[in-house]
Amino acid sequence: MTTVQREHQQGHLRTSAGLASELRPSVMRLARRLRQVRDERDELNPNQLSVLAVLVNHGDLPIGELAALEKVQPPSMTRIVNGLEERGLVARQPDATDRRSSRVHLCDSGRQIVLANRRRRDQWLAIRLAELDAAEREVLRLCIPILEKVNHA
Amino acid sequence: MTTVQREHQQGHLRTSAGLASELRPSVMRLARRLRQVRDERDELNPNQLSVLAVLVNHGDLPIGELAALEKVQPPSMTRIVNGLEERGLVARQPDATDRRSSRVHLCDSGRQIVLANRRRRDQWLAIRLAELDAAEREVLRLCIPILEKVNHA
DNA sequence: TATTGTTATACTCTATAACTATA
DNA sequence: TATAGTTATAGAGTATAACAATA
Repeated sequence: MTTVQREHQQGHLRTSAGLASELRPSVMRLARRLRQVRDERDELNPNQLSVLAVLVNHGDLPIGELAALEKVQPPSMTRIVNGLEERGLVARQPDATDRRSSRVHLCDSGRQIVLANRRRRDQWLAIRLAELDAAEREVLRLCIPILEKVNHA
Repeated sequence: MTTVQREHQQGHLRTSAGLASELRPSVMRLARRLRQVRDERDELNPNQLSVLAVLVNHGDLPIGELAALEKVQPPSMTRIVNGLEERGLVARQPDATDRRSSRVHLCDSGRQIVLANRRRRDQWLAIRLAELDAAEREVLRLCIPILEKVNHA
């Protein structure tokens, strides 16, 4: 690497470091406030809601994969899924090829809870975005694909 | 409100709603990944780390106010603070004017843990920002004050 | 009498270990 | 013999209730 290239690289990193330390708290604070927006009537704990969201995003999954994705042990996931099943939000479906296993199927009532919470958060955010001017919203619109690029890096 | 004004308003809301539903997942996903970046050596649970961060942001506070900010009951905060005090990360300081109360003082070792975690997250993000081009970083730079406006709305 | 914080106790949630059923 | 999942049990962590000290 040449001196010019190294200085260019260092300049990049310096710029990125400064940007990161300003962007991080703004993003985390907004996410924290969005996370607080949820329906308190559905008496589900954060783990149960998170499992429902995973099923919406990934489709039906066996207990073991759910446990791995949620970073809990299988016995804990058994308990979480039991709670969701008792409420009729998911249903265990026997695996056709392996009778030890069963897939956790997301029922429509479970899906509706996730979608309703997302709508609630979107509405909360939309109200605040409506207070901005068009140019500010345009900047936010531009940053979405960039954030996605960062997310998938 | 005139028909034109109503349509203008609805147009605004429609625009903001669409933007919100795209921006929300991007922001929440990035925040989730940032939250996962932490030092596993410090054997503190999320609540303990959160209390340290509150003390960094708000300064020393009495147990009751900490409990209210963290949305836990006072006995739970007593327990959390006991754990932090045993590790020398905070210290109870008697209140000069009210001898029932004491302020939870953030020790330097406690502050360093919070700052170290922030540095870690900033570095993680900076590496990903460095992979963007200058124009993309400029967009993100522009969006910071807008996000702050949303956060303070 | 009201308030701040702690102690006592019960409940919830999670993990580890042991077990069942199937591969 | 190995694997998916459940049951049994113990360990954190939180909440409610009762209490102590002070205002």
